[in-house]
Amino acid sequence: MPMAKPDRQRLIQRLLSEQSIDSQHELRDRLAQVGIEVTQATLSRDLRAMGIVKALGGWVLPDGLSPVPGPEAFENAVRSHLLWAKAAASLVVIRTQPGHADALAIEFDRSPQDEMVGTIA
Amino acid sequence: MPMAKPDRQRLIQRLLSEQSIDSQHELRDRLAQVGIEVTQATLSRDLRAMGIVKALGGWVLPDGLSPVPGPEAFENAVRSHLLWAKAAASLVVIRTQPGHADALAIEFDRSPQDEMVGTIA
DNA sequence: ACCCAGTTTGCATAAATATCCACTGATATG
DNA sequence: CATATCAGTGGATATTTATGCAAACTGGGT
Repeated sequence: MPMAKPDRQRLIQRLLSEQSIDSQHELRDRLAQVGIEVTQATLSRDLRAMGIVKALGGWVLPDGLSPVPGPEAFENAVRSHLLWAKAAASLVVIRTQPGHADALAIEFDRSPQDEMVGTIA
Repeated sequence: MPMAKPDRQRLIQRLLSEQSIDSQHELRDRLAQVGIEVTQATLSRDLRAMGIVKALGGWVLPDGLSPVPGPEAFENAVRSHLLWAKAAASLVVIRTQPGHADALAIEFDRSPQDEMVGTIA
């Protein structure tokens, strides 16, 4: 059973972006449902390593260093974070749920869109 | 001693934006140094009420509802959060320390600059 | 195969944060 | 004045997250 950690962290990232999980214990349970069994201690370390942080009651990815994005991640991220968007001149202003802006910005940065130059926070 | 709470929360906001504080206990001590004595329980409630959240080892203001901005707040925010900025076409891309993007964006939103249309996260 | 160094993990526990409940003081209302 | 209500708080405690340490595993190198 070689190197389960990267897989686990990928999965953690997906789970967090898809559903609302509000404790490491709960995350542990969800992972167990998919056959991955680790302790809360390990999750604490994983989350720290991934730069993930608890906010408001959910979890967010604060920086751009998350491992293995996957191509569909962008779609998911937009669907789960975006509240509304509005075009103004050459800019598009986007509002998200509080604390989710970073997570979404990361996806934008990771998946450069057509004419997009960059993101501002 | 009427209504100490708003004052306390104002002060908390200032302290957090000025220095690195990494536990509610430490915050409690700092407040005590200035003569404001409350328990950790109260700080937990204050921080939640202000929408402040722990990240990486510091604390950030995730949404725009913080009380009593003050006009000089923008300057402070920029100085404490901004890493570098770069102009591209009609956009300005700004990088901050991880997790600090929201806090800075709030200040931008609160203090509309010259030709600025809005912020994207 | 053996040993070594480094990594990853779990267990136990510490540290940090959130919450339950009761109390206080302020304001309202009879 | 007497009492009711309510926001705000602290003390005690529950819940959640982090960590010290030792054991298990990994990939060399010999």
